[in-house]
Amino acid sequence: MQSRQYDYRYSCSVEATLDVIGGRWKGVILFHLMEGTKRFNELQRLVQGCTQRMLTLQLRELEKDGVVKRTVYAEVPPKVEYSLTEFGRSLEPILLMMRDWGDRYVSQLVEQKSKVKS
Amino acid sequence: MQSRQYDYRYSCSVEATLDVIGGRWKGVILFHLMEGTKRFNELQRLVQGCTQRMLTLQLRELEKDGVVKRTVYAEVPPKVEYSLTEFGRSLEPILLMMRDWGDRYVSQLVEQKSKVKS
DNA sequence: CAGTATCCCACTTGATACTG
DNA sequence: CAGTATCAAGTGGGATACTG
Repeated sequence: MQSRQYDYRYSCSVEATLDVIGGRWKGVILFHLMEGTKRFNELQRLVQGCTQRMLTLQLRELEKDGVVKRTVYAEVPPKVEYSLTEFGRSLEPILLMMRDWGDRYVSQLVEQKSKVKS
Repeated sequence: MQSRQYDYRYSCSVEATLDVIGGRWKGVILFHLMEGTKRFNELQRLVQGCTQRMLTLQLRELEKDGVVKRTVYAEVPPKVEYSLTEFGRSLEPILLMMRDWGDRYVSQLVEQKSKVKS
């Protein structure tokens, strides 16, 4: 879910938020960045199933949208750190609620599944 | 963003939530359903830019995920009402926070735009 | 009124290989 | 270590027309 153009008119601002956090891996990335600064490799280990390429792409979009900060250290081997910007940190309460709701949703799925089985 | 299979293992439950509300029009649909029960036509007017086909598809997925209830009245002409299930209403705080955050995000975009112009 | 049915394309995502 | 480059594939979404 790449963000739409600047002249795009959101009919509803919920839409705008989903533009920022609704990408395939963005929620998970942001969630892990809440813990603190992470290096590229750390994120790749944390965000399971996400390819290197997708991780790069999604991080770039999050950076463009102003919620993630990318810091490059001029070292060899290269070191790049990702963290939430201050604006990005304002997403924290939303992410936490999404985690809690997701937990309940998954439990419900498991329940349904066991009912079908029995 | 159609929900993944039951045997899918979410590495993070934020992902599960986004599976449910992260579709192209789902956030907006849910947001309008928070106000109360709506008929199909009402929703189509409210969710601007969404085609009839997409509205149907997204509503069916929301129904399958247990957050929206579809009630058909045996009348001519047909009458179908959509509302949040009790479980769906548990998304309300998230949707409200997403609306507020989206507002701030959009304001920021407008600011940036005006800076570039001047 | 509240949908289906087709057709089709763009964009997102993935797999794999390569590099400063 | 932290990426690009390239190619291929899947699918989400749009346009349009039709219907119980």
